[in-house]
Amino acid sequence: MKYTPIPVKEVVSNPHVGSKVSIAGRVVAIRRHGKLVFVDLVDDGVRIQLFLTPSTTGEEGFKWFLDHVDLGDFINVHGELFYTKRGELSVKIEDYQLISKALRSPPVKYGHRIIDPEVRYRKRHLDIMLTPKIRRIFEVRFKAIEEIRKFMWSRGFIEVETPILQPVYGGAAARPFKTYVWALGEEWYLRISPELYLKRLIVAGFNKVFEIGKNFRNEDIDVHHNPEFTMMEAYQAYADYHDMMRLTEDLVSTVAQKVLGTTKVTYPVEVEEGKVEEVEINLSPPWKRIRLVDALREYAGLDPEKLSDDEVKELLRKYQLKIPGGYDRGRAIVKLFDRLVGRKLVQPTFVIDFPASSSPLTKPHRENPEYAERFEAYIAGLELANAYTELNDPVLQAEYFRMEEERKKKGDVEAHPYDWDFVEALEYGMPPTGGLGVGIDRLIMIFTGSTSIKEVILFPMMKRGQELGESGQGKPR
RNA sequence: GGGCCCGUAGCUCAGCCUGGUAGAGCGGCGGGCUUUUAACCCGUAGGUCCCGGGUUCAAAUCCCGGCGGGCCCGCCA
Repeated sequence: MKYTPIPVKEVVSNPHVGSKVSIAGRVVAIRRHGKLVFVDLVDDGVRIQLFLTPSTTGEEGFKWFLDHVDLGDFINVHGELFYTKRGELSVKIEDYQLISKALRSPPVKYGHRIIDPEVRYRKRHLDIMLTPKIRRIFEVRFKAIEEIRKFMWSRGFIEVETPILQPVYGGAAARPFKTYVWALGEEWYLRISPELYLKRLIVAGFNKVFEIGKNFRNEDIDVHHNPEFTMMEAYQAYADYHDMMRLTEDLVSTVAQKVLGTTKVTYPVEVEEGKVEEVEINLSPPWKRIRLVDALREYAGLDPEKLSDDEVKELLRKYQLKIPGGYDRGRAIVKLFDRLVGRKLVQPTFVIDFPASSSPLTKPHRENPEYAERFEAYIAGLELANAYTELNDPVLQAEYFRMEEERKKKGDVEAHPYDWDFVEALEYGMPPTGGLGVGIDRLIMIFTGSTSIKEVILFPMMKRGQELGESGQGKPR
C-alpha cells in the first residue's frame, strides 16, 4: 500500500483540519450526487465521511471508484481533512486503493438493526458489523472482563487456570457434557464448575485465587441460560461468606463505575402482571441482606420455619414443583424461593443462609447447623452470584457426598458424584475459606439492559440449521 | 417436555381466513442531480412462497408430518 493507514479513531478524536491523513476501513454507505459523492467509512467501529469529486481524484479515479467500489469493500484512502457545509468532518479523497472486496452486499443499511434473531445470532459478524448498538454491548462485555481482572488483581488475587476436561465433575448441581479421551481410553466430562480444583489450590497454600472461564451445563436453553457460559470464581483463605458479600458488592459497583461511568443502571422489569417498565437499579454498596426464610416471608407470605412437611409438600404440588431424588425439606424451601421470590428481587440483594441440605459444599451456619453459610446475589430478578463459607471438614464433606450419591441413585440426575480425590485433598487441611462465583453473562445483561443471555454472548448456542449457501443473507454480487 | 406464534424477493413485510396470473417499500442495477448523510427523482431486474406428503381440475393459501426460530410454562439447588 502506498500509505500506511492510521486508525480513524485517532483522526476523529483529534482532527487537524487541512492536514492530509491516510485511513482505511469498510465502505458502509455511498451517496451519489452526480459528480459529487459522499462515502461513509467504518474502521474498528468508528465512522468517518469521505468525499470525492473528479477534481479531487481525477476523472479516471472518480469513474473507477463508482464502477468498482461497493458496499462492504475495504479501501485505503489518502486525502485532506475538512468540514462540509453541514459541518461534518470528512476526508477529501485524493488517492485510494481497493484493498479487499466484499462478494456479498450487507443485508441491511449500516446503523440499522437486523430484525430476524436467527440471523443475528447465527451470523453475529453481520449483527456487529452493521449495528453499532450491538457492538457496544460487546465492548461493555470485554471492558467489564478487563476491569474484573484489574479489580481482582488489585485485591491480591492471582489468576489461575484449572482443567476444563475433568474425570469427575463437581462444584454445582447440573448435568454434564460427556466426552471421550482417546489417549486414556476413558470417558471424561466438561466441567460444570472449577470449584473443586480452585479449593485444591487453597489447600495447596495459595491464599487468594480466581479464574474466569467457561462452564458447561447440559441443560435447557432460555433467556437466562446458555449451555456454555462464563463464570468468575474466586476463593479467599481466612474469609467467610460475609467477606464474599463485601467482595461481590465492591466488585460489581467498581466495575460498573469503570465501564459505564455510573453505578446506576436501568433494566426492564415486570412491575405488575403484563406491565414492563425500565427500572433504575442502584449497584452501590451496601446491598440488602436478607435470610432466605425471611425473604419467603416478606415476598411470598410464607413462613418456612412454621410450616409442617405436609404443608411444604402441599405447596410443592400447588406450584407443580418436583424435587428430583426424593422429598427434602431444605431443597423444597429453596424451590419455593426460586419460584416465588427470586424474580421479585430487583435491587441488589444478598439472600443468605440456605437450608443446609441444599448446599453440600457449604459449611454449616456457625449458630444454627440447619442452615448453611451461603448466599445468592440477585439483581433485576436474576441470580447473579452464588457464594459460601466453604466446607473444609473432610469428614462432613464425605458424608455429604454419600448423601448426594443416594440422591443420584433415586433419580436426581444433577446430584454430585462422589469425588474421593477432593475429599482426600481436604484431609490434608484447608484453611477456613470464602468462595464466590459470579455469572459474567448475567452481569453484562444487567450492565447493558439486555433481557436475553443470547444478546451478551457472541455466538450463543443454536440448533444446527440448514446450510443457507447461496440463499444466505446478503445478495451475492 | 407442554402451549401459543412465525417462516413469501438480498432485507422488512402484505397476500393465506374465503384455493384460480406472486405483490409493496427498502436495497441492487441503469439514468439524472456539485455539500449529502435512512439523500432525492425516473426506470429496471429480482422468487426452492422453509422441507416432504396429502386433498383438489388447480395449493403460498386447506390438511398431515418434519425442520428452524421467537415468546410463555416446566426444568435450571
